[in-house]
Amino acid sequence: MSGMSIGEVARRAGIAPSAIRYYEQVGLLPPAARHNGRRRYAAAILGRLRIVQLARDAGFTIAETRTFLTGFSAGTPPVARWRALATHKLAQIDAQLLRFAQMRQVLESSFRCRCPRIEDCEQAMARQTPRTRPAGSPRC
Amino acid sequence: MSGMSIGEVARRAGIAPSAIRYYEQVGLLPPAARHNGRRRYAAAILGRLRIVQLARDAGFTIAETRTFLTGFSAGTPPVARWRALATHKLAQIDAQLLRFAQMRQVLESSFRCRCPRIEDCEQAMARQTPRTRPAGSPRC
DNA sequence: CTACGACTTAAAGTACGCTTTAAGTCAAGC
DNA sequence: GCTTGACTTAAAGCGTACTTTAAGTCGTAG
Repeated sequence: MSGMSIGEVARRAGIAPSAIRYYEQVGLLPPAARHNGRRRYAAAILGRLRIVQLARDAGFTIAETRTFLTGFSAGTPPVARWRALATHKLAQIDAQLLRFAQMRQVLESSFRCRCPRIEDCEQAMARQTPRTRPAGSPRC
Repeated sequence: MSGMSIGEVARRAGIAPSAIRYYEQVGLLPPAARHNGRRRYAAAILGRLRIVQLARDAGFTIAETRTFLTGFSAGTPPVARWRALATHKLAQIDAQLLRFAQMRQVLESSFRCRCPRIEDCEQAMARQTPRTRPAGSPRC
């Protein structure tokens, strides 16, 4: 019998079988062909699962990932809708990249400063609050 | 009466009063002083809330944020533990930055490619799977 | 024939981060 | 005195993304 079982796919992709069934249920994966009631997968499923996992790790919701994936199906009409989503997501990703970089700064500066409370630490707050600082007694 | 009510803090910080009570409940904020049973806050709460929100937006869990914040309280002994957490989190943040950048690439390349299914798209997968590609017929 | 392991389904359970609800308290304005 | 609005509490509810459970099916090994 050709194709992989759900267990084999799960092992190769490094995710739980239950997650694969869940993805099928919510439409992230097309309903798998059944042989004697059991799911059988072609190798292409692995690429699809990699995209699903990347999207998840990048903070996409299931609904967003579904739109993203079905936007690629060759006969889907509302490609414009998909493009809008992608554009929107790009902006979100850029915002998120910024926030992560900020938190990175906060963490790094926390290694250097001697402020008793982080909310007084100018170094940590510098990129966050571009207003005039109260000029207290920071020990950064 | 000095200090702000929970409603005022919420309005200024741009978060719901219920969230502030929740933060106090789970230890992200110290128990606020009560006047006639109502919480009263000094201006410092706003800085603390900014940190809490930044941490949340950067993907920190409540537990991590609590460790992060209490690690700053001057008198807490296990600064080493806190340093370990921060180092660990920095690595996580760098990994996350990478994933976001990857998803950004996938999205951007999706605007250009003509692949019917994204898992066949070399452009999209290039940074993900550094192995030899099957050399199909990509239209990127 | 039977036992085993891997699979199937639907439904319930879980963790996180809050929000909502219910029932009550308090100070101020009429 | 009474109403109003903002507050208090504990407890329940919610959305997301799965996992776990229960009860059953299937193919192979012994």
